[in-house]
Amino acid sequence: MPLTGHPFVTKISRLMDMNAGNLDSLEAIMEREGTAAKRHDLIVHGAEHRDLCFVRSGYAIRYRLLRNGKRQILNVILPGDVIGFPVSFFDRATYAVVAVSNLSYSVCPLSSYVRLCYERPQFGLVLTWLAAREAAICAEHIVNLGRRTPIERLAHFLLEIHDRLLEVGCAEQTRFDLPFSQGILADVLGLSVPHLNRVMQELRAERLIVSTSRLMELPDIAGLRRLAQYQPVDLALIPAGPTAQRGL
Amino acid sequence: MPLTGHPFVTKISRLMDMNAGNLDSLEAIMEREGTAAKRHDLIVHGAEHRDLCFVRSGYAIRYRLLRNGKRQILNVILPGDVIGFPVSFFDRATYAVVAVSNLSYSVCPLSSYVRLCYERPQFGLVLTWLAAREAAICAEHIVNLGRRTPIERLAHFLLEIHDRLLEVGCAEQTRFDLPFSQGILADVLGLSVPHLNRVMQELRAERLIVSTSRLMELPDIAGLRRLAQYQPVDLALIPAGPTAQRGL
DNA sequence: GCCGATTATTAATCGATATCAATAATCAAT
DNA sequence: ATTGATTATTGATATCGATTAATAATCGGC
Repeated sequence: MPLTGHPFVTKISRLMDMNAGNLDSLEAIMEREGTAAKRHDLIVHGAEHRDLCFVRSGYAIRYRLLRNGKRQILNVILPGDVIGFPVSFFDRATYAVVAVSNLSYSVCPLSSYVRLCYERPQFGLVLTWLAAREAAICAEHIVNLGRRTPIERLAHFLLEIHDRLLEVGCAEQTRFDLPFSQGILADVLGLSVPHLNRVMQELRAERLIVSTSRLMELPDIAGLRRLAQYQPVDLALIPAGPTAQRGL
Repeated sequence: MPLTGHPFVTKISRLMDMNAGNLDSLEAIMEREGTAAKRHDLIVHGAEHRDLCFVRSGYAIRYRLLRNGKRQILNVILPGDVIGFPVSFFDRATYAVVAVSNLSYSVCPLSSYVRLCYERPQFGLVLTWLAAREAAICAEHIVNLGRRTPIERLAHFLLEIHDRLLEVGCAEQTRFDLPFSQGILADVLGLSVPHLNRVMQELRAERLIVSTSRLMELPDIAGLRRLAQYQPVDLALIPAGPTAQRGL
């Protein structure tokens, strides 16, 4: 299956020149296409995992279960994201991943990707750049959980999802598909479900969001950003390599 | 100044073969050595930053200030860490970094490091692996802030610091130098200073820590780990490159 | 060894948010 | 359409931890 139009390719095209050669070599290492139904476990905590799964469509969550039964969601996985980062870089998975909607993805073994990095170092750099992006998102979550009020947290998170979906062409300018239950949102934001519910109503009352079932609309993005102190992040470009790049 | 014994080299030696050639090429891109006094701003929020600073000795914190005056510390920077990850990969710094002790480091421009990655792709992979490690630590902080009780948070954080210091040979088996004031610990863990203080006393009362000024002793690491549900993470090895690596 | 500044400690109050519990609405599958 | 399961909403109560404030201890510089 060709990678043309794959949201992962859309994403990395901002960072490197995805010419025919690069696209072909990436396509060449893909082992298979996969799908998973909603609620399917993609990565089990403690299991070994050595694949990179590039999400074509659908949503998933990375999470951790604590012994007292609480769950903390570390991040949500959207189209264009890589299931298996950073899990596949560890001996055993330090958390779990489960699909929250039907999902389709392309798979390659980490070792194949690494081989590609030796041949075409740009792919290694792209991964580093994406990891930096990931780290920045993670950092925002830390600020969210540590020091922002619940309403700011929710506002910030919605803006983040919106921007990430826009980046891969999966959202409109002021609305997007939000397939996360309040149970999921609560576990992302470190809140209880009843409280999250009340906070959502606050945002609705302030006319900062309009939501019907899975559709989330942001009629006043500027206002939301002000509330959340949200600042979009722009990745810098990868410095150019040797002028005459060894053609491979 | 030679990089032999540099904690960053210690750290990446677990991941790649730091033979003379690799060591030399890394040394070659270092632009200078630097030092910073306690309280010196290393990275200013919103400024441009394009250098990688490899910490030789000393401690720093990455943090974000909110408009209500609250501060959230995203991570602490220890010997062997890279100031400038992930900041240097963005147009403008999305947070600030300040030294909390006197600090010494080696500096190279990000562009030089990238050039090195084109020549020796292993360096790019190492950066990706370190980024994955960083992401895992970040994830733990998210779990900490979102779902762990204050006492578990503190226990978890102390164990993390201890392990990270051990990794670069900067801690003993059951004790280490902890140059972080309670104000800093509170802002790492999303707590108020008075509450953090009480939580520390709890840990002392439970005989899980013994602390005098800057020296932190962990007389019962197993107990601490049980309390915090701490699991050390092991990075997998980087898959080998082409068998005959182009000698450069 | 002294002094101002920083850091640690203690205590009292108050409010935000978890918890628990019950009900309503929605969804998905037969 | 019906039904069981999931998800959303509402309300009452209890508690954890922030806030504020005051004091004690420690540190760093001269």
